[in-house]
Amino acid sequence: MLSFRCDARYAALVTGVRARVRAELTAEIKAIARRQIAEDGPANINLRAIARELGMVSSAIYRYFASRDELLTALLVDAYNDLGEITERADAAVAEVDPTDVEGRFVAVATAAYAWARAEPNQYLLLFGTPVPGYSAPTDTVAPATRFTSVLLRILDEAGRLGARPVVVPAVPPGVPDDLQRVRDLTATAASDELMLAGMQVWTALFGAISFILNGQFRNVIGDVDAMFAEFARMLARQVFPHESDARR
Amino acid sequence: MLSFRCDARYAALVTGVRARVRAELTAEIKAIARRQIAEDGPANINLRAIARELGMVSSAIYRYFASRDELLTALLVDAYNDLGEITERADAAVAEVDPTDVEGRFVAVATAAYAWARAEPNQYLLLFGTPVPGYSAPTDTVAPATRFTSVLLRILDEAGRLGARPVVVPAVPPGVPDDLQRVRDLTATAASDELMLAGMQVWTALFGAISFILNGQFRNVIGDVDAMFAEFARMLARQVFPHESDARR
DNA sequence: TGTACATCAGTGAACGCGCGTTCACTGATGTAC
DNA sequence: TGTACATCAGTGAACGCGCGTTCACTGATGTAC
Repeated sequence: MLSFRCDARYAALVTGVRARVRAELTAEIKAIARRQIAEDGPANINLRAIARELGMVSSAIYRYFASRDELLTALLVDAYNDLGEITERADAAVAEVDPTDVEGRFVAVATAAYAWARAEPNQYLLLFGTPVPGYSAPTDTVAPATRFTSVLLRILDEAGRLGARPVVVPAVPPGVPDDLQRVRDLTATAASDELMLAGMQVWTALFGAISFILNGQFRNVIGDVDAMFAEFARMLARQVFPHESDARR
Repeated sequence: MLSFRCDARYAALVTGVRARVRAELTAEIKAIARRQIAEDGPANINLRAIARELGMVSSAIYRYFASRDELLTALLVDAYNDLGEITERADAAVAEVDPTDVEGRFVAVATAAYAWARAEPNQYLLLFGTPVPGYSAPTDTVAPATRFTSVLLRILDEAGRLGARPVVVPAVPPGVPDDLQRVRDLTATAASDELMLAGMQVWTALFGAISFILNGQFRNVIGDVDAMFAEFARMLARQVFPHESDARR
């Protein structure tokens, strides 16, 4: 199965054979679990089937993951990190050229998130689909989950610095400002309440669109959903980060 | 269990005892199934548990539903009809007073949909959550599914008649106009391409917000999610149906 | 009004299936001196 | 460089569990004459 230099001592010097085989098998288990999620949903990960596919006995899986839930957690963390990394990169690519191009940065991030969701619908639905009944994510997942949101918040932060105001200015409900302040403190950003609330609205809109498309709500209605999404992303960007010429309310 | 006049012949004259008991038990089965969905997700409807709870033997359920999938379908149809009816009524209540108050109508419909989703998260997620793996909805569900969408399309139709244009005017991608024309033909409405595309964007935004709130994505972030949603609904309405004073792009 | 027959709800046993997890074990791989 | 011991991966059997669905049946409810 593995084909590195077959001198155990030599390999051990590099990383340790066991460690390498272990890492590889762990990755393989996760890969099969991901495929299962794609086929039957996150609630139906099947440890015995994974073992079968790897040609091992079912109990052997427990050398790698202490339980089904622990495997699920590992998949969640991976997915959050993948999405985080991909969107961080998309943002950085635009920001490198012009950090003040907040519309461009938002569209780049939205497009990257969409592309990832289309390529890995199983991963996306693991994060943003209906939660798995009886499973509650441990705190290990909090940090990776924050990565993606931080990308958006940094764009909002920059927009605030540029004095942007959303096209439809939200009337911030009482109580909410305290919540927003907490978010600002945690993420070291400084966008206005109006901008943040509009940002959150657009954030939910973005994922609403992706989820609807992934769940097939547009089947038999819209043919080219990719083109539709691209236009949605542009509209959303304009709603929070209007051009100079736009009136506000 | 039932307590009507115990003269079978008399009851038969009213509706037929059997028919009435049957209707009642069918409803009870569905009610228990709905509760199961709320607890364990739509994939985990458990016929044996339903039978147990009703004090019957598991096979007796098959007198009422030919299979698990048929029960699921019945629940889907019910949920679509509930949402359809509730939003139709919300729209009618405003339209009765002033049919041209498209913003008011939209907000009323959005609020009604949200209230329903909060009261019956299980029903909502059955319709808009991750689809049940291995289950594909039969054509019986298409008609009830259309009711809610029709409500929105009628509002868009009225807005078109009033000459409304969305704040951020979408650039309709090639190919999409044909799709939109098909929708117009099917629903006997006449809104412009721009208005319909903006309407669809807002539609996905609406459900994105509801789903995020229901799935707890705002837990530990926003305290008063109801207030937040109310403001989101107002913003969305303004985005498609801007006031006279708003600039367009 | 009474009788004969048809319909239907619910029973109980069974089929075939597969799951997550535990446990005592064997044998190979790595480590310390 | 070689030996003794510790660590670890994988085995195989078992536990306890519950599911959806089928089928031949009993007995009660409804119907036609």
